[in-house]
Amino acid sequence: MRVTELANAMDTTPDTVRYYTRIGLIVPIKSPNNGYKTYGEKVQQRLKFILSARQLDFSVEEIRDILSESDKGSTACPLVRKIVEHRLAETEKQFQVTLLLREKLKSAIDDWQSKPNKAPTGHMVCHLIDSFTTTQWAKERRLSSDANGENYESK
Amino acid sequence: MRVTELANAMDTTPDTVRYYTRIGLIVPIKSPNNGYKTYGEKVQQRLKFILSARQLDFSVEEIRDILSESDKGSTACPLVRKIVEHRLAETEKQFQVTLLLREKLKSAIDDWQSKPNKAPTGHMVCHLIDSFTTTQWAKERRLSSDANGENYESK
DNA sequence: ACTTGACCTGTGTCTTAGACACAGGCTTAA
DNA sequence: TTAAGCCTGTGTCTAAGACACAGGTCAAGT
Repeated sequence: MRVTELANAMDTTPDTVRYYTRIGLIVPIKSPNNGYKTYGEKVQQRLKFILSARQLDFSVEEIRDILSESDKGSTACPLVRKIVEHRLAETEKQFQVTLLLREKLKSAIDDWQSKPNKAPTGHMVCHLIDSFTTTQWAKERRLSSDANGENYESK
Repeated sequence: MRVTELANAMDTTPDTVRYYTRIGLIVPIKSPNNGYKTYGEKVQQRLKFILSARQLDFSVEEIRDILSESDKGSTACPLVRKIVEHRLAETEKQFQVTLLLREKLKSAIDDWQSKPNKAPTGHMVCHLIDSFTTTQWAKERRLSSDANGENYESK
């Protein structure tokens, strides 16, 4: 299997396969006549795992840790569990951030239904944002300080 | 005002101020004796706008467009409105993605309550993920193809 | 055998929005 | 004047690939 072939088979892009190869997550053998990279069956299984883990938003570095654990012959499952839980916490955080941002944007649009497109008065770029920030900042500070009560230190 | 002073006044970091300076969003004058960058009152207003727009997740490039429009003397408001709406759409998309990811992670954890930490059987790295992906992929495909019914082409 | 065109390959560079490192300059108290 | 301690500008680094590009390869046609 060559790069594009493998990529198609696993429903990803050649660039992704090349990237994982470049950073050493998967190791091909070089065809001696063309110098092309050739991937075997075991690499395909490995790539499948990598892509699945990426679906769960594991970082490539986390995946590298898991694989090296597995390559040593020991179960990677405890590590995987730990990472999944960490991922879930991160996702929750991200979820809150996105939620807050959505509120901000919606409220901005709502506020602006009434206001016209005034010309800039010299010291402000666009009153739509200028007014938004002054009224909104305080509110947002309150919300965000309520939200992030905890700190996840993963080191 | 020098870098750190301005950063503190606007509740941001010196690195951020340096960055905006580096890419030309804000333009200081060089103190002729030390060569230090010095920022005036108007720059402070400008920086306030930039930080506000960043709060709304405007990209730096979008902000650059807005500012250059404003610098030409015309209202940036229509542009701002357009970007806000685009941002909101992007945020909705991101929201759905995060939601889906959260479901995936939670269901992974739930599924694993029963299963043990088996040793790898050679062709799989961790059955926790291996089993998850095979059962989960189809479900997720259905969900995501339901979700992203539209394509936002902003170019 | 040769050539054409299409596809494929490896490598290098680019992306975001700053964070971090670092050698040196400035300032101020002694 | 000197020492300590900020401060400065510049250069490099980040994640996860996407993109560009010069050249190689392959199958079909001549």
